[in-house]
Amino acid sequence: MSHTLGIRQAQKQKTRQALLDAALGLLEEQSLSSLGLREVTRAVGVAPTAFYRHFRSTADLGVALVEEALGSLHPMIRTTVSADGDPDERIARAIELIAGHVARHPAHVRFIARERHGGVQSVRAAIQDQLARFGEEVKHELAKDPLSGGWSDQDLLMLANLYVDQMLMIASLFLDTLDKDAGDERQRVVEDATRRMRLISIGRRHWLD
Amino acid sequence: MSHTLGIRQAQKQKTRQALLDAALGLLEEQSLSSLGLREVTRAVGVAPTAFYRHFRSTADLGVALVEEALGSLHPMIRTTVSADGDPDERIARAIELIAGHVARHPAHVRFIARERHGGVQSVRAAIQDQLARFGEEVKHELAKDPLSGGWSDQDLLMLANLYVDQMLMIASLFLDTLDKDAGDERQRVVEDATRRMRLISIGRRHWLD
DNA sequence: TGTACATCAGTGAACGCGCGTTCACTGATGTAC
DNA sequence: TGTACATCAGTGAACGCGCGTTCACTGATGTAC
Repeated sequence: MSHTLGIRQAQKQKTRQALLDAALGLLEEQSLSSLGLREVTRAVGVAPTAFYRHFRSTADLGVALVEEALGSLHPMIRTTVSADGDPDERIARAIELIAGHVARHPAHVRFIARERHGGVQSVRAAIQDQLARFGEEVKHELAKDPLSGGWSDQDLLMLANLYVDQMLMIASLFLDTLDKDAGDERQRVVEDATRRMRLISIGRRHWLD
Repeated sequence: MSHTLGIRQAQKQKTRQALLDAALGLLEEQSLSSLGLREVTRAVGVAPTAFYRHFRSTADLGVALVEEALGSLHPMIRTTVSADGDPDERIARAIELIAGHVARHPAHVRFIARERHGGVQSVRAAIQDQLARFGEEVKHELAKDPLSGGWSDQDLLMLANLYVDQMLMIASLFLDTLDKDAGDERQRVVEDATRRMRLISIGRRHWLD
């Protein structure tokens, strides 16, 4: 055995994660700018002052949540954009992937959708920053596709960001279909999302006509 | 002279509008879910209790702001979507219209972008509702276009909502170019927005291929 | 037009409450020898 | 392995403050005759 992190550090990380989890839960029904430090510690079961051992402020905690929420997306992106098969298959698979991610991490998706244009500057900046990285990543994947032959860098980046925005849009539509018992609405979202992606895909194929 | 509204009602409306204006100003730097009633009345210069003569709560005030912010958009929509000229001219004109609206009503645009996915349920619902109306309106305009021959109702609605979402997206990009002295970023936004609209326009033209 | 009464937008005092932040502390964990 | 000291995550009391809401009020505006 070499370096098992130590009991103290392990416990600290556990508390930190509990604070993040509790905050994420509370943020399903409010915005970060109204989230109270005492609310979060109360939900975890620690003293209010313990908060300061981990974060300077709730805004600081928010920035940490951005990393957590968007970090898990990077592996997914590759698969979403670069899957092979005919266009319609690719679209269907991408939408399934989005739906699955929303089902597994609804609170993360809600948090990003909410705070992307939210009232806390540092968190907004962190999200814009991560989304810009996503855009670059998607652009890099798109560039590999034969369909992208002859495309300028700016055009590729535009398409990449358009995809990123649409994914977020579609994800937030799926969010509203989670609590309801109705698979009806879910099906409508799938169909609408498919149409959107198809239109973009068509525009892409004829971009250089 | 017949029905000049009365001094009392006129004064009441004036105060109500002052509350709305003050709230909108305060919301540039925070979310509705953290906006305090006392903050608003303090900004206006009336007693906190005066608030209740006009709104039940800040959420209620938020719903009123939705009407104010999105009401002014209806006239603009017609022009944006149904303008004539070749596709590139139409796109350029639409983007100019959006940029102009953002420059004239930045706080309204910020409010809608922020609260669309924000933490106050009733306001979110009011915005979704208005945006759905917009979608229907745009769809109605699109239906008049010869390009829409052979399109299903669902396809038209998809395209309409895609346009609405893009307009909001583009509007919020313009927002960030207002305070800065840099027209550089502004120009990049115009170019990016133009590319997006062009891709959608191309997808639209080849939808039935 | 003038008078008497009704309405009601805005007031100001008072309330109980939860907030963020400070501070000195405790006691388990870590480290040096 | 055992001992002595250092570290530091979490505590709990205390603070001043602004919050939303209640209530009885005032006095200008509106209305009926």
